[in-house]
Amino acid sequence: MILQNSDVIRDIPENNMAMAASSSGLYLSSSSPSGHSGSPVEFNYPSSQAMSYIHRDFGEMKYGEMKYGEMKYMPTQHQNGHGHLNHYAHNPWSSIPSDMGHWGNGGMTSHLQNLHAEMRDVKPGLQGPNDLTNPGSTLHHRPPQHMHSPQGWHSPVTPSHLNLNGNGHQLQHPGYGIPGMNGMLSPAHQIHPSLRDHDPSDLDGGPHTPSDEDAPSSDDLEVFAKQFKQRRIKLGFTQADVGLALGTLYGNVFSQTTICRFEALQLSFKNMCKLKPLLQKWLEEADNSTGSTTSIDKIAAQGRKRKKRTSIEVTVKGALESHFMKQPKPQAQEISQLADSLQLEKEVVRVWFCNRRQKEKRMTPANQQGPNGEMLGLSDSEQNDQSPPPRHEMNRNSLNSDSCSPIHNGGSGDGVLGIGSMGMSSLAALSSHSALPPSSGGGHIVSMSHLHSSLSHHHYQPQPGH
DNA sequence: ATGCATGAGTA
DNA sequence: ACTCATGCATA
Repeated sequence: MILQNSDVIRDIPENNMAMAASSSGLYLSSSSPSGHSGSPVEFNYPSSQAMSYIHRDFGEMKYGEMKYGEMKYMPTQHQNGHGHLNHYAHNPWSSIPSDMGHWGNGGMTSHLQNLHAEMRDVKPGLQGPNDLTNPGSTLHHRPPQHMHSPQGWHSPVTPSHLNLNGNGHQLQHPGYGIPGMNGMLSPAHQIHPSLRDHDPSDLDGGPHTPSDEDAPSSDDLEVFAKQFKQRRIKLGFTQADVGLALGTLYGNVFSQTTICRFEALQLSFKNMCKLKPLLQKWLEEADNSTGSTTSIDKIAAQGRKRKKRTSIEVTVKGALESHFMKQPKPQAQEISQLADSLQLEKEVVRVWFCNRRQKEKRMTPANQQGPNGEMLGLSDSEQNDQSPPPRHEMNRNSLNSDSCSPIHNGGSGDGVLGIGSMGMSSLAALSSHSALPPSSGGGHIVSMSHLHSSLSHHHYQPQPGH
């Protein structure tokens, strides 16, 4: 069974504390656990005050029950009318548009970069009173000295970046920042201009230098990510700072999580491509603006009613892993059964599988496709049996219909470890921290994963919640 | 740094 | 109902 943290209050992270206090409550407050006492999961919904939620009709959310239905909210501004095109493969790591032979310099670039930069996800948060007069906090970037990155505050961003009519383009063209605002504040200690980015794009000696606008190759991304992180640190910015700065510069705010994942190459190829230009631009700005600029903060905040995070016990997790190996994509019924046997909510189990699949895609190329690009095995719903030979190097897996990237091939063994048939669960865990040989020569798959070195966690203990 | 979660978009 | 991008909350 799962344990949950039931007490709402204690969960509030420090960074949110401030916000919570000043602005309308964030996540705490009414912690009334929903009525369903049976379920182990408890929710703490934010006080409705201050937030404007709209009930949506969840046409799709027909999970087992609509228990959350009433609690869900919809960002007031969520308009995605835009049509963005990401028609091609969804997960580039695994699948690449057929037109692009390989990431290297496929023609995907243009598409990738521009794809809806406008983010569909409205950044939540709370909407703080505009007057957060906390000057210090206003700055996005703080020198390392006193930093702890608060998040959410400042003037709400107008949903401008969402549908800016007038300048909506900006979002899409990260290439330039918004004139009026400059998100960079130089850290106390300035940086020297030498930081300018450059991109070692080199590979392949292609005709052009990829870098900013072109489709970066996996190697480019890998290199860039490392350099980015390095500079970012030298500049004294935290991942959170960068995320906020991006919001200032481009209207798209990103969380510390996203920046972290970018640096660790834990995003999909497409996503990496989308963010790279933004981060690159940020780096440039950072260099230039060594002096000072005011930043305008924008961050809209709205609250998001979030279900309390369920903590799954290790044993249960093990069971889930086992099932995952056998059947990564269980049907609703199976999910129900499993949920039942594990005493978890069905929704929790469903989400677990979704996340697990997503995770695997990043880290394991589940299946490789033949040199030709034809996917082997799995179209999507089938690959059930047994664990696909895990390879680690995160990348491309191809499960999507499109797939195909010729990348990797089988031949060169990209650094595959001999994991062969080991259980994924353990492998997966390991792989994430693995130190894989960096780009192995042959295939150039993205061999990224070795970046992080911490092997700190691996499993956490469930909390004694109930 | 990462587990669990949300939601837009898609099939 | 899934994928994918993203993030809160947490280890």
